[in-house]
Amino acid sequence: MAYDPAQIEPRWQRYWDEHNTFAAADGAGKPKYYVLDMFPYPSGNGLHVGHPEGYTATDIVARYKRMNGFNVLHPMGWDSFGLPAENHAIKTGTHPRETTRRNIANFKRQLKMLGFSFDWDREVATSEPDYYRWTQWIFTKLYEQGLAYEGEMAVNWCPALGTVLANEEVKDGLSEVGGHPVVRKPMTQWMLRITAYAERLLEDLDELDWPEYIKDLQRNWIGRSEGAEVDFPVQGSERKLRIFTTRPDTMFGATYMVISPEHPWVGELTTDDQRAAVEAYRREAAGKSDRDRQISKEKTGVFAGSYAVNPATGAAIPIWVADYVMMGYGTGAIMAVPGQDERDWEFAEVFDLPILRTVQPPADFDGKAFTGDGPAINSDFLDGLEVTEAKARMIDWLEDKGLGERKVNYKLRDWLFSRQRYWGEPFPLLKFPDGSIRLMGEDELPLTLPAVDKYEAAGTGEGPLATVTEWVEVTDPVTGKPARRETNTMPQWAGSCWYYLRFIDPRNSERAWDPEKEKYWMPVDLYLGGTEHAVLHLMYARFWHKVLFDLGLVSTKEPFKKLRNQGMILGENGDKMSKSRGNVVNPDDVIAEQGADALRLYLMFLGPLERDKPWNTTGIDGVRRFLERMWRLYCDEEDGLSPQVQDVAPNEDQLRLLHKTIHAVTTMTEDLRFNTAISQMMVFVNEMTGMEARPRALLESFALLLAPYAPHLAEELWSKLGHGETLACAPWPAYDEQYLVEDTITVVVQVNGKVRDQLQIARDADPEDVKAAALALEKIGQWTEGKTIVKTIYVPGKLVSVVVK
RNA sequence: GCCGGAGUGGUGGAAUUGGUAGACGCGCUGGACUCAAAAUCCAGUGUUCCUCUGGAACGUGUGGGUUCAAGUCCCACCUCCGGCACCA
Repeated sequence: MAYDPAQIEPRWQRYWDEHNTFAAADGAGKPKYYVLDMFPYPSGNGLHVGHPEGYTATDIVARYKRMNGFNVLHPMGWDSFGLPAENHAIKTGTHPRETTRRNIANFKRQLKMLGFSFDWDREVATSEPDYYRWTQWIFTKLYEQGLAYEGEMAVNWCPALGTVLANEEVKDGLSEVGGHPVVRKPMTQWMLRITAYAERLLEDLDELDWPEYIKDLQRNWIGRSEGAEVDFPVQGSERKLRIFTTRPDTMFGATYMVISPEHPWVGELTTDDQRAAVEAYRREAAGKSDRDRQISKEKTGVFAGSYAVNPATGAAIPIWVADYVMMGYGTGAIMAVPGQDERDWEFAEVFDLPILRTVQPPADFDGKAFTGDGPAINSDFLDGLEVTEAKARMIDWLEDKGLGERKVNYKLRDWLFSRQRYWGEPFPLLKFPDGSIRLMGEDELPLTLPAVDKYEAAGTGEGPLATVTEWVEVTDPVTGKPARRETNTMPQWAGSCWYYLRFIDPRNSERAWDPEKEKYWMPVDLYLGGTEHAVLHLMYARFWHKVLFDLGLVSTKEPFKKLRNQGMILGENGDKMSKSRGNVVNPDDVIAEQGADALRLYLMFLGPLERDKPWNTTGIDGVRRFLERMWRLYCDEEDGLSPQVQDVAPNEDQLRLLHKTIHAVTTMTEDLRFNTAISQMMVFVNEMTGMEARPRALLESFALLLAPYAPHLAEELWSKLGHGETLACAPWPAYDEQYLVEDTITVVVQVNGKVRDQLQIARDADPEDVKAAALALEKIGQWTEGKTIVKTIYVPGKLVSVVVK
């Protein structure tokens, strides 16, 4: 019989389903291993081949760990609140719940066809009330901790999407989803105080086994900088203008000040003769979108008319209003030090303001502002000190005189947590006319979404829920008072902030999760997903987790111990796969043609997991051929085993081949180097194909090695070898060191670094003998003849290097 | 501009402790089987050159350097990708 995945694969999938092969038992007296994929948004397009790449990788690990005696938790679920279903509802009137459930069914069908060993009993969907009930509950915990607040501030408003967005969702002044322009608009919104955790989010990165560049992205995003806050007295006023600087050492060179156009003191620092100009400038700045501000970096600004006193020099320096200073960072005001700051230098040049160097640039320096290290000059008591020391001395001086203090600032802002959407978690609270708020109790949750007539935004900057009066305006059953519900909903990130905890105890109707189970399963041992979540999801989830940790609700500081990113599968032309480019590969088609095992194997064989890799249709033929060769290694033309499979003792060469293969596949699987593990399996099959007798014991071990990679074929071969049970928990083969080292080794012989000949030696040959033997070689003699041998180096087991002159 | 990552045959990629560069796959060439084709199997396949059953030179983005030995380490660049970007 020929290899026929269409016949084999569905049969084993049914077997796994019926036997509940992959259900994770809590406890079970075994060491645990929690391997998690970033769960998908179930879009209407279904899977593309990029999805199964990551899922195959984690599935290999899950299956491998099971065979190594671990109790494995490998769940899958749905990040099912989100924009596409809502947009679809706007167009067609179909409730997003229906669209979502239909899409989930399709995704699940596709995932099952790939033979992933998910524990489907633990499936969750963030948009189902018995899930989001607990998302709402966690929100109440955040609120109780003072970490959720409502405030009016300039937020990222995206008119095209009809909603506000978090800083993290805006790229180059455009929405990350759809690429629509985003403007700053003052609105009252819910915020989460992630900034309270900035330091810990930064610090705890160090102990995580994550790709260094992901950690860097987060460090960068948190943007910690050390410096000082200093008060500059305003002339003719009691006011002191507070600034933040990372360069207190340059204060003697502060020749003017700049405040942001949004600074609350703009009005009062503006003199009457400058008022018209300042007001005009302010209006102009307010009208600019973020994108406008970023595109043009030409310095603009206007003199406010008033002066402040530089506390270091006692000199009066002018106060300017300019949009190169942001209200959202530091204090929204700076001391401008053109001599040591490029932006200040540029501004000073445009407006002809004085420039004073306070750090001595090197003699060959021909630039403008000098931001490097050097001795302080023109700086009184700091003169001669290098930057680091000068900073410290200056801060001491400021603190001593009560003029300022040491200060750490972060770029990280609080997380904008409300969206003007229908398809998201409603906020679990009631607002009373007096402005007070009552959080809903655990027993009142979930607060479910009401039915609506239309899904469009209300058009008032409010979400669709605002139009459902009977839902919004209620009488509070607890206090009897009239109350309003919040009409915004939570962002999609909310549900994904804690889903890994719900997987631990997904059907618990009494609490979000059982603490005993949490202690057993957490943390996630391996978390795999795309880079696109480097800051957003991963930072938000870490934040919630730390809050839950502080509340004693989880037992680990960090949720994800080890993180890896899979690369993107690109189209055959090397472009990103997308519908509009017409280069999307549909897994359904590939499975129908080549089988799930071939697809899995090919996705892993393409290249290193974390790299972007182009899909190649002829490439998958190669792995399919490999599977067919393997089939022929075990099976005959009819329905049985090949007559070459015999109960004979393996010979020395076969044992070496087997143990080399076990060793390679084991270490490479541990290191997630699946592409090279597969190539080693190919070597095994190629070599075995040439052998007359194929000892059964060898083929048994090899079927087990194959199991995590091509589980359907492995199960089929295993059962053909006479096993009545699944190999899902069969023990992983062990390798024997004695077969990994050869008795006779080939060493190469180099003369002046060039390979000239080879030499067979015994593994434990004496180094001096090896050198002598190398020098005695005829070819080596040709290269050393007439020259002086300077030295001879022997690298045991590798090579002999002869140096001649 | 700043911070990461990457550049290896025709092609996807190996070589993860400085020690035979190109494993494995694709493609291509030749052969076997066949009436023929497909499939399969076998052999070959970095480039150039030579006195061609062999041998030499060159070769991992570029230019230098360290070393007996460099894809791997150091210095200076180039190109591509990702992130951040007037953050004081």
